[in-house]
Amino acid sequence: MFVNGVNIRHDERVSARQTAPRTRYHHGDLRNAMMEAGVELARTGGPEAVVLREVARRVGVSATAAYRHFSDAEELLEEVKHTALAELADALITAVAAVPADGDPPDVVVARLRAAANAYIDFAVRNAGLFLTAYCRTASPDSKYEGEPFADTDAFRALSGLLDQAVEAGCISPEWRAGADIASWSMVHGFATLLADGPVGRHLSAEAQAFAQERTVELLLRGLTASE
Amino acid sequence: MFVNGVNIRHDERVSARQTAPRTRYHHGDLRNAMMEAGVELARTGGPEAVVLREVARRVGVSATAAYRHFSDAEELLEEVKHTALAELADALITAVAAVPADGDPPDVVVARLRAAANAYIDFAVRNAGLFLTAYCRTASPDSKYEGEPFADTDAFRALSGLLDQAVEAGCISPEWRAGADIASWSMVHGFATLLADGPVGRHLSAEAQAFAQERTVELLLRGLTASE
DNA sequence: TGTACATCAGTGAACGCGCGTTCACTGATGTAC
DNA sequence: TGTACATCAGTGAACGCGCGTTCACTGATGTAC
Repeated sequence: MFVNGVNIRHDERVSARQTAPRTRYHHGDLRNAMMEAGVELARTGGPEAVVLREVARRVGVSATAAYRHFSDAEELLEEVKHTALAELADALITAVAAVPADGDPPDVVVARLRAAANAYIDFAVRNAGLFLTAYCRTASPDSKYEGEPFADTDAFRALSGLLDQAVEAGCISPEWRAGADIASWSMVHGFATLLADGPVGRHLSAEAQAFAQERTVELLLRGLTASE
Repeated sequence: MFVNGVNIRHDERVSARQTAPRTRYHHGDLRNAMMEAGVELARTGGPEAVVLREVARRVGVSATAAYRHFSDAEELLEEVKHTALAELADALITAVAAVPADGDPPDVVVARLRAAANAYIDFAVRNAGLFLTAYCRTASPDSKYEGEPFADTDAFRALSGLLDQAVEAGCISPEWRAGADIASWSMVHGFATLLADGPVGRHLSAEAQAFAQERTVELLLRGLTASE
């Protein structure tokens, strides 16, 4: 099948879910279009599904066109990864914001932590590939994101803020605040990983997964708020 | 360079660290030799480094020879993955066994849990690629390991046993025993992942990593043994 | 307002790469007699 | 003990694959005059 002189196979057009076949020779927004296609590939297939040629095919453009907007395939993957991290952070922040703020401060902050933990895990389950992409190794030392410490990401900042609130509210003793961020992150990240791409997700029933999730989150909260 | 009619490039022979160039036409133990080479490739390079042709090169054999011992490349990777899981379990069990058994039962069992957690994390740091390989997706539905639930792996059984001991010793209340295994696993697995292949390992100093590790493990133990 | 032209954003053919896998083969081994 | 021969465990040339990337190119755009 030919559209505007561009050879597009039928099944690819269908899977592409592109809004409309391109009508102009110049795409107009090719960089964003490729980013979106890359993100969709990553969402289900993980980082190794973000293949420059496939992205171009989905957008209905020659593979070479990508080089007008990305220096190479690695840069495309890095941008997709960045988007994945941003989506994850969004999910987290939205979930926290949805928790009613009225009530005892300690109760509120614990509810917020619980919401954040569950949002993180839910995101990983619902967007397994994208979650993996968010943490994939890209290994280009001259990336514009290189050297950006994780502490500067929105998700980690949100978690840190929550833990600070917990200290203020008296839920966490101040001497346990240090390291509590990475420890909390580890717990939800580990469970999310085991679920999204690991043996737990492969071998446990949905109900068993839900129970394990609840127990994991509660264990974390118990550890954080343990009195003694 | 030719050895026994087999073309072997110099740098490959060096990197291969094979004990001695093969002298006989028949290798004698090719399957094991390929497994070992695969494991070494995985140890630093992760699952995608386990490449059939490279394994053959390292052993000093033609790529085709592999098909006398493995049905295909996937089977080789699966065997390597299985070995990786076994090594991880070994590290865990050895560390637990090294904990002195005399003393108050509750203290002993907590020390054992701490040792297991640290062994898991240490293994992941020291053998990052192998750790990733242990949990890589292999996705062959007709694998001989398919359907083997993680609950049957040595590492998980060791952890479960430890948690049972903890309940017996009164460290964990019985109603919190269910799910504590996956929750504990999640925590160490998450930290190990963030360290071995993630942002924590890439952006934190060694001292900061050690502190984070200690805090993570203690948070887990606090959660498990929380009184209320 | 019309036109020349520089610039920008695409094209598609082609390349080299390393991979997994197949094929027909051959050298080594061990067993039956 | 010696020999014929089936079987086993290797060889290496070759194939097709999809990938990232390069190259010389061309169509579209917009700006200067």
